[in-house]
Amino acid sequence: MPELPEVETVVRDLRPLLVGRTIGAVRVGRHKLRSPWKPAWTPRVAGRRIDAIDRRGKWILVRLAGDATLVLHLGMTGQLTVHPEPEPLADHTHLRFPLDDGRELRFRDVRRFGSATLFASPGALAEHLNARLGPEPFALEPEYWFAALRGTTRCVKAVLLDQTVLAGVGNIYADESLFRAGVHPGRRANTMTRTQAESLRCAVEVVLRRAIDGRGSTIRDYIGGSGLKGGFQEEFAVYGRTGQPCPACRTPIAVARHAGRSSHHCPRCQK
DNA sequence: CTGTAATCCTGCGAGC
DNA sequence: TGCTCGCAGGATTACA
Repeated sequence: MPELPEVETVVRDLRPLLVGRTIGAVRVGRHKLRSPWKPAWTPRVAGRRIDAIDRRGKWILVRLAGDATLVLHLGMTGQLTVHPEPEPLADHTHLRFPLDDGRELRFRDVRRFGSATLFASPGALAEHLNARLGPEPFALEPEYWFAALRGTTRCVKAVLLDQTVLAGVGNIYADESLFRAGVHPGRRANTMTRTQAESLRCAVEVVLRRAIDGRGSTIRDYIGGSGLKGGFQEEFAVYGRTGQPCPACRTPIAVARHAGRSSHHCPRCQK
């Protein structure tokens, strides 16, 4: 599922297809996503031009003419793609936004952990995002990051996954970043040295950049906004590689449980 | 404050 | 082949 690199890929794919187009209507499927589409939102979307498509953390922001923003989250299995309007609907398509060029934006989500919400004003949108998201990984201040780690006894993996500390990292890229930095996922955050904190901050940046270059990772369901799968799964060092040799020392990759998630790591390289 | 578990869902692979 | 079990990119809530 979509973490920052996958969401960034979707946004980059959709931007040229959607910006400048006008949404003609909203078609809602029988099953609700995480929360139901409110009928009151439809007139605020239908007839509106799309001014911009942005990403914040794992959230997709479709900025509409006027003050409203359509906010989408892909959850675990969400797909957001553009199709010719007559094209048959795939199973689990829950929302459709026909456009003025004969195509249609479709939100498909097998597990329905995704969400689609409308925020009527920039203030309401900011309130929602600010309550949930810390800084973007590419704008992470070293001092802020070090202080965030030193200020808690939680394990480092839990801090990486905490969207209010750092926005956009999920289970795959947390594990890959920790391996790259040589830090064990169960390491207590408040025992990290300044050097290790900086090493981890850089590792997160490098891993995310490379994953974006690879158009994200497809484990099973993920596809970009143009329908293409990702390629970064071919470059995983540890994620999903339990029992296979560590790329650095050949020790079998182990899996442990941290913050309720599987943590793939090398027991020899990561301290 | 932490950690853990359950919740929302469907699908798939492993094991019997 | 067919069944059950556990697990999966996430976020939120309840509870110890």
